[in-house]
Amino acid sequence: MSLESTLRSEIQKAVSVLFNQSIDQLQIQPTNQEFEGSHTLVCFGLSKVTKKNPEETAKSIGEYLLANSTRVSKFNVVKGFLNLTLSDKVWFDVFKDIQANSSFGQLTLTGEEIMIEYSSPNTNKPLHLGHLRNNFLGYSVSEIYKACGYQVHRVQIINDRGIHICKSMAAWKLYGNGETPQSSGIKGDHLVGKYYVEFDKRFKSQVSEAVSKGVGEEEAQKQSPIMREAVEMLQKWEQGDEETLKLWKTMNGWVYDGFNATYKAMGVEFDKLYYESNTYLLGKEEVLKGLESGVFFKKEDGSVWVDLTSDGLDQKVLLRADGTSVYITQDIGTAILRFHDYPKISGQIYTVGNEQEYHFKVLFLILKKLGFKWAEHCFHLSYGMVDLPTGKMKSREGTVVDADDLMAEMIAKAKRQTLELGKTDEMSEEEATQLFEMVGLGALKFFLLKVDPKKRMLFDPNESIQLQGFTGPFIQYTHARIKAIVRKGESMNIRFDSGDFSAVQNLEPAEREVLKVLSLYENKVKEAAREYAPSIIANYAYELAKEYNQFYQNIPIFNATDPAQLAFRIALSKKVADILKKAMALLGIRVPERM
RNA sequence: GCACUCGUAGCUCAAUUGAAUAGAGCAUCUGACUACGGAUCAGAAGGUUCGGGGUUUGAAUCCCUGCGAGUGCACCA
Repeated sequence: MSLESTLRSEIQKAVSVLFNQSIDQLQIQPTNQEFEGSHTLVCFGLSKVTKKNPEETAKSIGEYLLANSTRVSKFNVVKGFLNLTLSDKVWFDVFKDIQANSSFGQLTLTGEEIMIEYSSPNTNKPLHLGHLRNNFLGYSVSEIYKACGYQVHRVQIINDRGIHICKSMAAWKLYGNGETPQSSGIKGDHLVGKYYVEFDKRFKSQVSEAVSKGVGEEEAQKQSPIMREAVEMLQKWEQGDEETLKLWKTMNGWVYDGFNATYKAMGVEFDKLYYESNTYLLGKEEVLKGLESGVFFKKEDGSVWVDLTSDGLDQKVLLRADGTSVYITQDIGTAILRFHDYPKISGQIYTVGNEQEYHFKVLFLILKKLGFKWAEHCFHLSYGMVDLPTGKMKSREGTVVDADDLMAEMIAKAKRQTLELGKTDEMSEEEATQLFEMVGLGALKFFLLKVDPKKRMLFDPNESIQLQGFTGPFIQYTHARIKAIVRKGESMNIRFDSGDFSAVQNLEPAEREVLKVLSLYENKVKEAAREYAPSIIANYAYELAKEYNQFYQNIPIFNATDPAQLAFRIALSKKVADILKKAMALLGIRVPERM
């Protein structure tokens, strides 16, 4: 039983003895730094039950606990707040439990399976900063769910078909002169992206030229030769034209090679990939089934719709008059296919930007109307956009922050700073290279994950990401420094893994604070899963590192004269390093042994 | 026009989901290694939580309203 629930039941007993009342809603919160104690019972709500004012209620409960609980060693009352101080023995026991539990932080298996989708890019341009937030979030949430005892399946849907890729194909065909990643030395996804930009440029100039000759804007767009090429390619693609399919496969292949390199650099993985080119027809079938069963309806022109007005939404088209699919059609098919592929999953998490909130509301409602019970367990992990100081990233205005570039820059920055601090003097080249990567990417990931996913956030390219303060490297540094202590302890043959510290007389306040934070870890992991918020883990890891650093600075560990105390301090340090490592792993961030 | 989201220190973010004097980092200023690693620590300064009403013992948090910002409302994806 956790410390808090033990306290809770003791307080409940106190209330029943003192006031002859039973109560199950108790408000316990961590005590503010400025007051003495670790746990605080908020007594305002209680006074209705006790028929006494909050202050008197707090006082009598405090007195009861002091007399009857072996855990409470002191208390004080401020207004309606009962601040409890627990005995050192309680804290030693907490530590003992953590020590004894070799898988602390890994909750017991639930037997449940869950699917999480993230990344899901288009195949016509390279990944950018927004994808970084998406991937880091999705990956982190999947790790958090694993820690909570779920079996997790990580997937993405790759939007590999449609007019967007045909645009890149058309531009390459007309102006590419056979350029390939090999011939140009350009990474595949960037090369295809180059032709997507080329398309846009040519298209615009063709339109404006036609307009200057007196053609109407809309007509000029339709007439644009390059647009006509792209549209024709799309039609050919759908008809299965061999040459078009060949080009499509080739260019998508370039993109996948590029993406894979980027994913590898990011440190994210997937268990299964879904391709829209394989799933878009499934959606159509499902819609036709739904039409038959009367869930959907057909308009005179032949288009198929769903009516969501009774749910406060609008009508939504699902199949065009010509029978072809729209965006949401393939999402219906993909969702059903996934539950078919993984019959044991209880639900799905979709990591997709908040601009698609309406889309997912509609999607889940449709699935529910089609009679899929699991639709209720589909969740849109909706995250805010990453904005630049100038506003939203826009590829047309060249304000997109490229994922590959940004990662490379961060690693370069980490390298510069590390060399400047002379940290690599005793490292092999390989260890140093790994370190630069760990620190650079750690800073980037932490920067993107420490903010509540729901909120939009700002990234200023001119003010590159810090390596000091509330950052990934701060936590990595704390970890590395503890590891130095552990190494020293080991070299002195100090036994600190026994788990028995009963010989230690008492705790320093700084040690108690560290233990307090340490004891919160598993609850934070649960909370992060419940809220789909890696930011909770990031904030926790920072708090733990900060608390530890205060301890480190105030108490010279190896000055301890009592051998038991020395062993305890090393053990405590080691456990902090352990948890920091685990917490950072939940964020997809590695921590070094030295830095 | 309708719907949703957001507005907290100069800047970037927190605030246990309604509790105590609203907390961190960066930037600014002042201090700390003959001890275990200074990518650290201690301290100062910085706030009408966008404005105005209301509910409550208690509001950054809930309700109403005004202002400001963003997003969505395609037979695009």
